[in-house]
Amino acid sequence: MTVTRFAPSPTGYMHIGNLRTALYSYLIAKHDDGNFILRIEDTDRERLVEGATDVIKSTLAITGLNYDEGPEVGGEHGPYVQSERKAIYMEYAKKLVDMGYAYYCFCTKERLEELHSEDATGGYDRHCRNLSKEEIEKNLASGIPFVIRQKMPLEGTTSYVDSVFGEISMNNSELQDQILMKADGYPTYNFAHVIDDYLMGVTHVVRGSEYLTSTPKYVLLYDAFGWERPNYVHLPLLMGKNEDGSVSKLSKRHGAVSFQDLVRDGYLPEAIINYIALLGWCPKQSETEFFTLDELKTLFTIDGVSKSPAVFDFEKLLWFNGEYIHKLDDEKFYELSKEFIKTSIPANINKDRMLTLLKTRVSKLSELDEKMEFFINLPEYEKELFFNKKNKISDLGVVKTVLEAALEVLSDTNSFDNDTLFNSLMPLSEKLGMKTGAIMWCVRIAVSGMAATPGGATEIMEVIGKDETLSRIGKALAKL
RNA sequence: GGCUCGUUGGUCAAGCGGCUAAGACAUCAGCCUCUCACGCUGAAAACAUGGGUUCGAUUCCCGUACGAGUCACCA
Repeated sequence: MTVTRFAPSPTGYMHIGNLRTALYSYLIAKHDDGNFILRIEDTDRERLVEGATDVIKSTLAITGLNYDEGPEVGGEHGPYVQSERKAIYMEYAKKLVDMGYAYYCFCTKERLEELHSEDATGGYDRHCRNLSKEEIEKNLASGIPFVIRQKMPLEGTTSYVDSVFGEISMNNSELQDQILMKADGYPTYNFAHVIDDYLMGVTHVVRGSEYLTSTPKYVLLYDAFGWERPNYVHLPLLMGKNEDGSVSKLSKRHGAVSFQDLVRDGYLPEAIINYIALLGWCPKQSETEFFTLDELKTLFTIDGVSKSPAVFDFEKLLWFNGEYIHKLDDEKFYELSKEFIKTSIPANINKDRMLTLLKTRVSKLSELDEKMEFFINLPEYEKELFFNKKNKISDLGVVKTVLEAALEVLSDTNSFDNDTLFNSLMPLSEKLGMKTGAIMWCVRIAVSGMAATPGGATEIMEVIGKDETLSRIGKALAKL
């Protein structure tokens, strides 16, 4: 059975690149009806962030990436939080020492700092690699702090086959004797994830390509234990565009790059998922780019994953988001809008009608407030706004005639719905010898105070109601 | 700097030895229209570079350039 895992460290927010890793990992498992595991990697005790795990869980819940095993939900391979598995790692580390694949190191941090500053490329000098048994016993007995390091082969090469990048081969001389167990008794990522992936039966290790070159070290660990190596699926990095046109790993300086940021900015989770699914992966053949999570499950295959890094394009995400919003049914849209509308809406406003007009004209929910403002407060505008080339309006006298006629008609109109309004204004066209478009243009400007509006004149009037309509036309007339 | 990986239009990308090199976003133009948006139609726009291999390279191999990642008691 295919088993994958998403193994974030609780840093307090869900980077969009992490979310994509989670997505792909989930899809690989679910494509095969496999298991998806959530594991929290909190071995760095100094960087723990309060409540960070909740952010991870809620993000997965909102996006529908439900895990079969993990903290709270349980499973047969628990616990799923690394800090709760502490004893396990030491046990395996000691086993490695006994087998000769790892060793105790008593070097002080100060000594290591010196090593690094003198020769940045040298790395650890393997000072403790060959300590005598007696010396080790002595140090241990006297309570000198220690770490456990992996004993890398000095010669030869180590290679593995990545499902995306193919064969990766490294000279063993390039591999550092990396630390497996830290002085505080916690394992490093380098060790913990290997042990856990094995113990949890993970068949596909899915992660960002920054691990491509350190994987030989992990592979060596599997080999040392005599465990079968998992499939490695390294994903191309997500990049952000810098102001000078260059690109670099997507980070905060590129804008809102956490899932929460995007949601707060009015992006829909479905749109985000849909967009990032396509960043670095492409379906075999498809006429559309729109996919639900369920569709992705059946479509997703590893051979569709790209090798080259992908630039995160906010423009396209925005487009996707707009498409998702436009397709929302009205009820759902009203519901979602609530959180984003900060302005209080006066009683005269037909809120539902207004939101319906807005629905197809926003690309993200956070645009709502600004776009609805003119319904509530008539903006300041110059009378020149009435001029319009296409409708041949260059004479304010004409505008005045139109508005006076409109005012008269509208005063007698009692049902302020779109159709009625349109039908009562229509006859003015013939009466004044003008095109409908020209009549509507004048009314629309008067009633909105804006050159471009969501909805036409009659739709706007329907939203703001009779009193406000008459008042706005009155104000326009006063301007002329 | 060493090592590893990558390179098709501005961006995401299809292509897996022979094609007028798809499609999407963005851009521009036109249509539709009660302005805008939506929608529709169309346009412009790409195989980093030099060598091979081959009857034939975007596709395979090597070099170069450029870009990225990695070299922690962080993950």
